[in-house]
Amino acid sequence: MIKRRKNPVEMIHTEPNLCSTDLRLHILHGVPFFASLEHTKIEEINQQIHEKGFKPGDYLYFAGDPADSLFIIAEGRVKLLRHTTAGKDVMLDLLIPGEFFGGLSTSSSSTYLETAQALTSVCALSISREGFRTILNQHPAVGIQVLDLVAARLEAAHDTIHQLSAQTAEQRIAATLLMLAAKLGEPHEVGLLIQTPLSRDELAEMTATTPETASRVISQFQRDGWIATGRKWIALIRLEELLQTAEMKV
Amino acid sequence: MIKRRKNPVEMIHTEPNLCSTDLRLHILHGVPFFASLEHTKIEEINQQIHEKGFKPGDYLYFAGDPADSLFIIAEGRVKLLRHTTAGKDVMLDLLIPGEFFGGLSTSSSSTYLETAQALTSVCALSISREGFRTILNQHPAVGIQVLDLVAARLEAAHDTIHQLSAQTAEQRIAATLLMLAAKLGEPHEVGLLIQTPLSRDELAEMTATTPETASRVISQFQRDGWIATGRKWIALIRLEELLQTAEMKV
DNA sequence: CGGTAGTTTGAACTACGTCAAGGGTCGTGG
DNA sequence: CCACGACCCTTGACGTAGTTCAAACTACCG
Repeated sequence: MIKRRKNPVEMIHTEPNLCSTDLRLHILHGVPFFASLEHTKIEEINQQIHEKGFKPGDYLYFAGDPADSLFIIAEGRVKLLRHTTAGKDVMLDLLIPGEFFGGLSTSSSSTYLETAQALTSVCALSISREGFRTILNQHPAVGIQVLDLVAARLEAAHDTIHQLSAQTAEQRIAATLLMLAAKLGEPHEVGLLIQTPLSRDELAEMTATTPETASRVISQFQRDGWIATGRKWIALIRLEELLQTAEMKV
Repeated sequence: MIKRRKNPVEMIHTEPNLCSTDLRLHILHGVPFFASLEHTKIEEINQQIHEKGFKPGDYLYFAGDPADSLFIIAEGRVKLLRHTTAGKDVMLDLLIPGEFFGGLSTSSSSTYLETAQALTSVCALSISREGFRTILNQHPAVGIQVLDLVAARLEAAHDTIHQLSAQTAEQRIAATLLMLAAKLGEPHEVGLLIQTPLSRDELAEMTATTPETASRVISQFQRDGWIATGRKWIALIRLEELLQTAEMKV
């Protein structure tokens, strides 16, 4: 059996007041939907933006809070989730720097429908709903970019629904690992490392199963030599086999 | 036991070439995201629109086809679905007049990711992706409307994921019936009638279960006097109890 | 080096899927 | 208008993937 190793996931250390103006501008330029704007315009937008740091496990907001801000991640990982009466959470998305979330539309609900929680130290930029609306009104190209991004997320959500409807826990877990690797994967001596802390519990929240079942499947994958894993980390080794397992339609 | 009745769902008879110019303009005015435009502008847009009729069971397009058009329903019901290798379909949405679907964004996949099938006779309006892009560029307000609608669908998809992850088949079916009634419900002597033909098979496709399980749950609801049902129709009687059943979160 | 949080594994249980047979409803054609 | 056939729905019996409960084990942190 493969010997377990120390956690290779790189820690993200974000001090409370890290986001320097330079970093903020850098992030804003990098954000897909502001990319089309001129530098001066972005500096103007920068004036409307607030920043805030969070520690791992901190909640950025809870479902039901008044949805007055749109967030953009500058650094760290954030998960979007819903709570269940039974206390079991459902993870809907895992976001990385450059991605946005929170109060997007004016017309829809005035409270957040999901909870946002930091998985690592996080630096988040935020802008008021109204401020964001103003930008959308002044820059149609930004609106189209945002539309495309939201449409892509809708497709991803439909993928998930499809998986939950038609696939086994093993298939969903394999598919989720591949998806995570595509988004967060970093080459590493132990394999293609999923660069975020991720417990069996959280993997279960993503795949609509229990921590026990996630553990059993992960253990089997490890026994097969398809992955390397440890406490809160997973690295993929045999992508081909995982794909084969997940496949029967993503 | 409640005696079963003849199908009270009103047939939609759409002749191949039904969409008169008047009806088209009427629909276009009614469509939420064109509502903000002036009449002359809508007539201009009307020039770019093609119409097509479909019979029940017809496919408007298949997943994998080149996604060159955006559709708007003028009349009828359309279901969006994905196919499974096992031949079991997964229904992702059920659309009514005024709703749009198809090739929405330019940046995302150039082929349709879902299949669209007519549940009834359907009259659909279509516009090319490029044509729609042009409208978006010229009318920022339209883009924002569309963004809000897509964001609302994303929320709905997240609701579904939540349900599939955390609820029993009975709860999901109760929730789905209530959702359908909110969208398609019409007061009727037999109860709040879900105004579309819907088989146990299709209900199963919507709730990630099998026709047999859907039938068992529906039969139980009927025995309890919560609904009235028959071949391809369902009417709700005791909303309160259904809500109670579904509840434990959406 | 001890404690906490995360992980693994086993054994019993259950909601649901599968397979199969029978019955009701509707449309069509005589 | 009736009768036949196709399609849809129902119900039962059985199998199983996955949950639940519980206990032991291990990585990591202070």
